[in-house]
Amino acid sequence: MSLAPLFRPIDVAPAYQKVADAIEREIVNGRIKPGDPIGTEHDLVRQFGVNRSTIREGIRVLEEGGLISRDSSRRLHACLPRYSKLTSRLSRALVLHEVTFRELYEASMTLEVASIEGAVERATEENLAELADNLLRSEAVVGDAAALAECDAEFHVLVAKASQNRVLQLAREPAAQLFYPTTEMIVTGVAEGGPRLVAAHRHLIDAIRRRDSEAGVLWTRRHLQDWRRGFEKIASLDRSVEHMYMEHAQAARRR
Amino acid sequence: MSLAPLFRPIDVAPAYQKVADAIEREIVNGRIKPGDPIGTEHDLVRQFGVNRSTIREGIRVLEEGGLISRDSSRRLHACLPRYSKLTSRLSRALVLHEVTFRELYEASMTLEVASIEGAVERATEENLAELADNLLRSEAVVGDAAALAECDAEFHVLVAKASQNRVLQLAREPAAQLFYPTTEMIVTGVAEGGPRLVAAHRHLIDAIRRRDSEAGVLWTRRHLQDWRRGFEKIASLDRSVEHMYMEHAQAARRR
DNA sequence: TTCGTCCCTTTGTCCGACAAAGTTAATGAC
DNA sequence: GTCATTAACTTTGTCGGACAAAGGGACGAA
Repeated sequence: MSLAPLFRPIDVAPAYQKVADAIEREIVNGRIKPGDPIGTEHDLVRQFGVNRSTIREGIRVLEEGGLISRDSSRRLHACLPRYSKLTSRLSRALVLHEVTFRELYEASMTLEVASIEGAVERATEENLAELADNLLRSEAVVGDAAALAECDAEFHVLVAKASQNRVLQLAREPAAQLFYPTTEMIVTGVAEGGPRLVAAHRHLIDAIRRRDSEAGVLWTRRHLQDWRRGFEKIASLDRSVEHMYMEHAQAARRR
Repeated sequence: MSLAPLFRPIDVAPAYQKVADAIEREIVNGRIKPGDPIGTEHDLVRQFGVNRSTIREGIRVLEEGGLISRDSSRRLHACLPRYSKLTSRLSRALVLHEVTFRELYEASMTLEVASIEGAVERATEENLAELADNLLRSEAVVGDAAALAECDAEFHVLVAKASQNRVLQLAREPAAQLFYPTTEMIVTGVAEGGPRLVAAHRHLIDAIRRRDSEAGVLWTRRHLQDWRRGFEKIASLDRSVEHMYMEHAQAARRR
């Protein structure tokens, strides 16, 4: 028979990890608020009683997690993790897991429909203004595939924002980051692509303004189906997301 | 007038960042495959021609991003980023952004319904076996709130897995990580909670087996509404997610 | 073969150092 | 007194070297 568990496993995390955990705890607990300065590396050396190299390794961990960052003068301060930074990690993971466009399409269909429903229900005047502004800019660049694709991506971010649901905003982001880069290829390849895209956006804004949920859902579906039809002219939906999208995401992250 | 752009901005990233980027590129490009060993720190010192401290900072960045990890003997190797590790970062972000339970509830409603629809359509026998096994274990611990809550969380992970859609699996995870810890409180507080939860799971498995999408969606809705009713007996849906959940997530991450 | 021992490698941590860039304070001009 | 300039100090990024602890491998003994 086995002995009764007298001892709990002891915590033997390396020092840099303990440093990172300690700072993380303070931030998550709210004792350090977003924007608050963390000390200099030398301060932390004194407080934790470990070497500066060790502190620096801990800092890298937190920095990568988006919990702290350095301002223009490279001083450390806590910050609210930006979704886009975190979700680019997830997009990368999806690429490495070789997910297919079919998976992206299906998930996006769900997430974008949910976004528009939320937006129809709760969009503010400010949200509508942002969307209208985006539409104007889209119409101006309807001939430029790259610029239009960027506008399209922003449009859907704005719709999600208008849903006032940050969980949804965050959940749709990894898929969107992989999904929308293809838009450029499609708009380039399909003659009617650009105008149809802008028309769909117009109908979506209209639906939000009229609080017409059915129309919103309908046009979101059509919009995505347009994407799908365009994509299938180029490649199979069952192809896995390619590494080229990763490069796109990398460039975006650095921006 | 301004001069024509003769020069592109030069890349002045710190060395540790360049090291991390270089290794990341190789992994994402597929030249280093998951499981492949990265060299020792000393190897990397030689290859990159920088100091070991610099290499180590770069390694911390990649490690935190889930792209590389150390095996039992602490040697470095590339790996497929685990969703759960990455999404715990997102959960943390949601806590810091002080999202409300209403947002979690609404998003989860969408995501779990999509999961069950996928599962009904595409679940394999193996998926069903896993779900059945989970149900058995749930029934065995129906009186133990903590154990039951854990089973519930696993159940929904398995449903998402059965949908065969990894994008969906990933998208639902951050919300689920914050959502399901409350299950324990609810099962404890509401007398009928445990049995109702297990009954819902039974109906869901049944719906998947019979490929009955409507029943699946119906019972998912009921299941979530049960959660909501239980939760509202304890607190307002508009309360922001508390820091206590963060601690829960931290403990889980360390496991 | 299996076990234990010795040696080498690797990691985690420490110390001290320095150049570059930023910050602060003091200085001088108006 | 205000503003610009310079000098002194601080902080970061990087480097070199060092050492203890733990792991892995080779070697020989039972």
